[in-house]
Amino acid sequence: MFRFPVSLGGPSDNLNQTQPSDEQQHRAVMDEVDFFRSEKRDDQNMITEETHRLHVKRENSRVDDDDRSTGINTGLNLLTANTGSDESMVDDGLSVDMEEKRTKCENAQLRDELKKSNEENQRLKEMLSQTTNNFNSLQMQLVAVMRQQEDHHHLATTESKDKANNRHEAPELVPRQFIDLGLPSAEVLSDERTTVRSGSPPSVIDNSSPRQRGKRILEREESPETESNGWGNPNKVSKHNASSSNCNGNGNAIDQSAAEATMRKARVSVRARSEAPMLNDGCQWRKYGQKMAKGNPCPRAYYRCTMAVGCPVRKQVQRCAEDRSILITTYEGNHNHPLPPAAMYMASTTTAAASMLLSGSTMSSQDGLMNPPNIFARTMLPCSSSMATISASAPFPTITLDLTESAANVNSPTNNNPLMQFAQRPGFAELNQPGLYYNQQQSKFSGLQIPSQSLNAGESVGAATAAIAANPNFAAALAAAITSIINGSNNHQNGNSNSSNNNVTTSSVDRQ
DNA sequence: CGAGTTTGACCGGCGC
DNA sequence: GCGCCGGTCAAACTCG
Repeated sequence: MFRFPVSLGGPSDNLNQTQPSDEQQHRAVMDEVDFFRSEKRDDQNMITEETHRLHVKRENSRVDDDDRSTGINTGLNLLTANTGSDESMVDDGLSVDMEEKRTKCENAQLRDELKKSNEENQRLKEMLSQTTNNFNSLQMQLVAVMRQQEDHHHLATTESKDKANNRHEAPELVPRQFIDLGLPSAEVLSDERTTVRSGSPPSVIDNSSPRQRGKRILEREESPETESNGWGNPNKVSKHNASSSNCNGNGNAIDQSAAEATMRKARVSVRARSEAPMLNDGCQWRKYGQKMAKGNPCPRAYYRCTMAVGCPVRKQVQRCAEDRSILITTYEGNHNHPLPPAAMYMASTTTAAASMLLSGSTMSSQDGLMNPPNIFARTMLPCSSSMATISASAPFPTITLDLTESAANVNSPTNNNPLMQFAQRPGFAELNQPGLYYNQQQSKFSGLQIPSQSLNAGESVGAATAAIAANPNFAAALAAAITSIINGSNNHQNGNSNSSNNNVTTSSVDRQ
């Protein structure tokens, strides 16, 4: 009987969703017109102002309704006036009927207010969702730019170093090559070519046989789907990018694919206690393989996202060998399609974590905590402190969000990050205190503190974006990050130039 | 019958 | 060069 407006298509959609009586309709039209006239005046205002204006509007509506009810009473006093209108016919009724009418009017008014509140909520959710999307895309671009500048810097430093040391520095080329493997981009290729030109031994430049490499490249390029298979060794990605760049020489495409490959390489591992075989993260997955991993009696399952054709996102699901109640889900890649709200939250979280990881991986160990990109990233990651582990030993840059520790603080006022609350949703089962560790350099960073509120699946996106937007550090961190890139990139690079070898701390060189 | 799962085979990287 | 291991493929199978 009572219908809540659920359309996302804007308030105008809701005009046809209810069929009120003539009186209600009249009142609804009055309110709608009044509301949107008010809205149009301040169309570009901030959300909070809109909300406030909505509140003010309600007060005005009540005043209007009171005036109207006064008018009805006035009509009562004009019983002698037989106008023949509908309203006068109503006014001819008994006082009891008038009370009923008034009650109906009030109900209708409340419904209108509720409806408009819901409309406003939907609009706000939509705006927040859009803001989230914009934020994520901006974040991706930011990471890509940062990596591009980092690679430019590597190119400059390695070229100068090669010229200075000529051919006596062959051993240093090995770590640099690993740097390149970890950071596939157009500049990486330039670096490789530069290295060859500088007279380095070919065996150092290309450890694997070119014939084999070319064969692998061809095999990977034959299938459009395998092109996006960044799950494997990072060498594949790098070499694949190398081949594609040599073939087409399209700089923009290279940058995009490089950034994409870079993002795809990063893994975000989520540890959570769950009896379910797989976490309910809102996405649709198709299992494409299962293997027995060494050192773990539990099989590892491989899934790929099936919400869109060609979506590169994959995940591994495996139970912890030590504690089989812990489910380890490892995500890789970014969705290339719209996500439902329930899935968007997890995707946003993993994307933010991956961005944090990637931006942090380009930094030296010394400034890892203080550099703006890391501040930016840690601010984006909606986790409290001591909740994520950046793995230095893993073959891929991996950040682990550990949701498995003691649940003592889950409901405490200080532990309100949306990821934890997401983890309390069905599928995440029992949940314990988060532990976010920045193990790589033994340094910790703090995350967001989110206003306490309970979440359900439908509110996850709104809560996450609200959490990000509401954080007072967010704007400052974002400004710092952007300012760092625009104005302070030299400083950042200079800081890294003193420890260029440290730039690989997070990624592949740690395998050595 | 189509979509999803299972499972053995295959491939490539890596260490010895 | 060989074997191990992780990741993927694809045919067979299951299920709704």
